[in-house]
Amino acid sequence: MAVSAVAEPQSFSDPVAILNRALRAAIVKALGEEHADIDPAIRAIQNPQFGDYQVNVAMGLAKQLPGSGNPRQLAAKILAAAPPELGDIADKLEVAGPGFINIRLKTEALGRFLQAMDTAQLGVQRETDTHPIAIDLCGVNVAKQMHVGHLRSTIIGDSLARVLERRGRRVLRENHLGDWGLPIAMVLRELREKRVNLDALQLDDLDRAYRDAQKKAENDEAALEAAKKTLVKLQNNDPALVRDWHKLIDCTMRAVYESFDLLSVNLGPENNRGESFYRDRLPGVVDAFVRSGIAHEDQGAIIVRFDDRERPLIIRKSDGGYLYGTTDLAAVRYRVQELGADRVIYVVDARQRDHFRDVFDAAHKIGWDRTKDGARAELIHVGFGSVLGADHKPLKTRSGENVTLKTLLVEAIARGVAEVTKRAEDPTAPTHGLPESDLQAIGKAVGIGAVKFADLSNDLVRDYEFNLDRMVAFEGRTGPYLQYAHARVCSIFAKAGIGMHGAGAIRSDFRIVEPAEHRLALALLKYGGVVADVARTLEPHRLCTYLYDLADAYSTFYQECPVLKADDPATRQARLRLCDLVRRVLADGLGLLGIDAPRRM
RNA sequence: GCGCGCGUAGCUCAAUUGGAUAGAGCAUCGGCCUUCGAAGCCGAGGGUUAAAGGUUCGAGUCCUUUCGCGCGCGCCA
Repeated sequence: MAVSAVAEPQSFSDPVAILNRALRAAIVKALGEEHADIDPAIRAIQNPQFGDYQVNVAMGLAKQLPGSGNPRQLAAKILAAAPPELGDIADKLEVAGPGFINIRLKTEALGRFLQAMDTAQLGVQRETDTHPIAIDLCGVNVAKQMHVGHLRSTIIGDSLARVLERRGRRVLRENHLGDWGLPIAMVLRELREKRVNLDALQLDDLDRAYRDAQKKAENDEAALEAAKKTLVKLQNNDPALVRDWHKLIDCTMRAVYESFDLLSVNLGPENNRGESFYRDRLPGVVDAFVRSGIAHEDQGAIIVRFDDRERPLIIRKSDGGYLYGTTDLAAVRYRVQELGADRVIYVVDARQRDHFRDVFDAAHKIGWDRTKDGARAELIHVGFGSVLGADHKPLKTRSGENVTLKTLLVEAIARGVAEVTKRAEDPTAPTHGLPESDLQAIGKAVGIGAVKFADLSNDLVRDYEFNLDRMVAFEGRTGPYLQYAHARVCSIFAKAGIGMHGAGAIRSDFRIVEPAEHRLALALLKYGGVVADVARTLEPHRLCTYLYDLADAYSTFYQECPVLKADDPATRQARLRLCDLVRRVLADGLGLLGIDAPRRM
């Protein structure tokens, strides 16, 4: 009872769901019960002159069913069998082209769909699965400060987490810190040798030590041996060394949390579960693999072989040490079998694709991709491309060093603040006269929004050029454009003297009349479907594309359809309600990207 | 050498996973501010989707080959 009360109105807010049901019924009636599983293949139409939605099923089906006639005849047959509810919502139904069924919705039906969507859920369906989803993100190395390489993992992972949470799933953000192993030992040894006071440790000291230690490890056998000895001491819990290790981590993580704050991501100390967490589980991993016969000794090392590739996965070195693959296997086991996750998502650089293939296949061989209650867990690598500089090579400073994340974010925020401040000087601007602290906060949202939207808005697998000038130009297809669209809606309500809560009290019916309103309504109704697509495909750029289309449709509407100055009070109320829905979808969608939507900018 | 990924307008990118005339932004050119915010709107030009073949009603998308770029390949993470 309670379930249907929640689920029913939501499903009625998505025209595709209703059309889908009607067309399935039509197919069964026209062709028989055995075709109940056929997907009618309903898609939004690109070219509005054809209508709003197209049904593509007839073309494929005509070939599979001998004697069903040509695709156009089959489409006509299906259409003739359509239940009356289809006629209730559509004012145009016709067969076109090679066998499309084109549908245009009645304006009253659009109003009813919008009415159904106008709840706190905004048409987003919630998943019922109660398993948590684990997302491996950020993955910062504690021996050095964050650079651009960590930007993508952090903001993509955070956005995916928000989308999945929005769909009703419990998400475990796992910051798999690089806090263990030889590199850490090398840096610790280097710091000790230089007698750096660890209580006053600065990031610059750390970066220098990291560089020096790496250089020595390459050239100096003795230094490498010393580092290995340091590692053994650390692994044996040498008290003084463990204390230093904690100081090192504190130093880096303080800066990491500052970057999280600048980035406005939902991450903090509670998300830390680094490599060191798994250190006591590594022998058990190797033991399990050897005992099950999946791994064997080879040239002194323990390896897992696969039938379809030369490359083995090494899980223990010939000197008895473990590798990151071992840690990753321990983490899979922990996340699936102890945390109970039925989806483990690794938001990690695409260059690690081969590595994750090996790890996932090994985990599957030994059965660690099954939760305790028997559910099959999906192990997914969401690989993303590199961040490149203007020369299309990995981004570096002029002196050839990695660009630090903080430098980059501070610069983006400064640009955002400068832009907001400049515009606030105009006496007619809604931001005119705002206190300095407000302008700072808005500028931060704009600058960070620009960086995030630029990162999230293209296909993840591609490398992309980090061009701050282009990102914060704030013209065209950018984060600030979306924020601006949102702020303009807010401005209408401010001018009307209606607060954000007052907007919810508008109970006038939706009235879709003008073409711009029609287009805007269709865009709004797609929201729930797009969020579902992103949850399934783990591709945030689909949401970016959608939000831009929505803002674009709104801008046209804004230009062509006066709201406060509408011809009659009924139109004014109906348009106000449409504006309210646009505002909430924009704010909600931007929120899923981790982008703030200020009321003024 | 083997494997993986990518190649779309001058530039940066989309294309609802095989659907109708391949779409946006930037840049260029032309219109629109005494009416709700011009970070905006409306319009124009710009394409052999790297190349060739194949699959079918239909291919940027799938298959084969070639070219170009990037990345990864037993004891780092």
